[in-house]
Amino acid sequence: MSATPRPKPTDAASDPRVRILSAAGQEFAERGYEAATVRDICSAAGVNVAAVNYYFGDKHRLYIESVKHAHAERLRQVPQPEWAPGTPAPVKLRDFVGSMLDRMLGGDQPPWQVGLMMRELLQPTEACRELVEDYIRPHFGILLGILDELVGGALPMSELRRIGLSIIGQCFLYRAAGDVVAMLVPTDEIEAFHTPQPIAEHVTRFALAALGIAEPFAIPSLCAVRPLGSPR
Amino acid sequence: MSATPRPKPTDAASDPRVRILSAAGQEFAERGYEAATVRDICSAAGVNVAAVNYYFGDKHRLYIESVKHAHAERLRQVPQPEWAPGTPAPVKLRDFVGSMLDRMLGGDQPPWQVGLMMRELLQPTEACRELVEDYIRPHFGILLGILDELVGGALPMSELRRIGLSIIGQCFLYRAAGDVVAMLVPTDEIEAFHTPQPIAEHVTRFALAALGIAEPFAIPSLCAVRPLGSPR
DNA sequence: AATCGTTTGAAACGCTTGTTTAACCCAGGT
DNA sequence: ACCTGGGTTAAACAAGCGTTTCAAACGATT
Repeated sequence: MSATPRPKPTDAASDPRVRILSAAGQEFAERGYEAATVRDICSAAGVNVAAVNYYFGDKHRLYIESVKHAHAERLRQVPQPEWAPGTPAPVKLRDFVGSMLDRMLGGDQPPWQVGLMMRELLQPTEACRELVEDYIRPHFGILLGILDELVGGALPMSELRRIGLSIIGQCFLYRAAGDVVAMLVPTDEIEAFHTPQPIAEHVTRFALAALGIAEPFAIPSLCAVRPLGSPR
Repeated sequence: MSATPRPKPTDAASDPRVRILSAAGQEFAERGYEAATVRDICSAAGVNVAAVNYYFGDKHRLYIESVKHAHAERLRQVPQPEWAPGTPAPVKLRDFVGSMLDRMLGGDQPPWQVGLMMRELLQPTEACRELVEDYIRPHFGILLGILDELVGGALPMSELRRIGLSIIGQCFLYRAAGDVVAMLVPTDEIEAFHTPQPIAEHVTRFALAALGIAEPFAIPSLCAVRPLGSPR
């Protein structure tokens, strides 16, 4: 009844509301919902403990708001690339994969906004449906459009979806299980291994090769396609 | 100092120790470390609250033990497939992917053991390194071996690793972000979409096509490979 | 300057958490 | 029969949690 007394008093970052949202997002992202305490959040935001209840009602609604806030903020930070009308589809695919990896992996270290969204994907709560509808489904639609253009409409929608998920899954692994991936790579290679560009290049090439548009990784003898399961 | 009074008094499932481990694993898997309470765990295991401190010292050590227990149990449930000496590499790849997806997605619903391991992968704790060394690295090695055999040793190790991660990532997405994937697929297709076999078939075919061993998904004109970025 | 609604502050309230205590039960050895 | 010691129990413990309280401080309006 007394929540959200006024929408936005000042658009500056000194607004206690956005300070709490930002601090809450970081805390939730790295500690999880249960482990993050409102005391720590308020301490980081420089406000009193009562502020979170005053502005958001309770911890749960603060969490939902912080997820939406993080999502909107990250979308503004790394916008979706736009292409000129004549841009070839393979270039679009490479751009798409590259920007997705940039958004996921960030510059120096993974941005906390994505970490918060990851938690939602892996264990969905109420905020997840909104996240999918506003953020993920449109991006997925763009990817499907690129793929459809790439194969010239030769594949049914169900197969395009599978291929799209194959591309997303490859990128997703580096972000979601990045620490484990790093353990599987020799220590002197992990730095180059976790850089977005090489990953994007590999994923794009892998997908284009699977679609028959780029050269396959191994060329047994050029275009000598053998049936599955034939002995070598 | 009083922990682990005896290793295994009776190998039956009536041992309070394994009852606690099993209940703790399920609780940790679906609620997370912080949200899971020792009271709920002990209630599910049918023991007194003091039992967890008596047998494991504290909650944290119980968690680590339950992760190792779940790992060992799941490894016993779905062992790694073995192949006769002359088995063709593509068949091995398909078997490998299929068993990995079976292990991840399970029969009717995802097994809690894997859910617990997922949490470790996504936010590693002390138990993670052990998990990687004992469980993940050997499996990854097998996959790299299959891939190396598949391309006839034509690719360097670093590239084989990338391809291996591409395969694992595709499967990983369905398990880790399964709920979100389901939201992106029409409701009348999700049942077939989340079944392990079709996924395994797609992932295998995708990888073989990318390697140039199976037919590509789209055949623009048989073997007309165009350079990346050329307009259609 | 007085007033009123809004925002902030320190302290306290229940409640749940992980952990500990101390009594109790019950076989086995002497 | 009596101790003995590992196993189990209910009850209590201190600490930390989210949340509430209520009064003081603030800022614009009259």
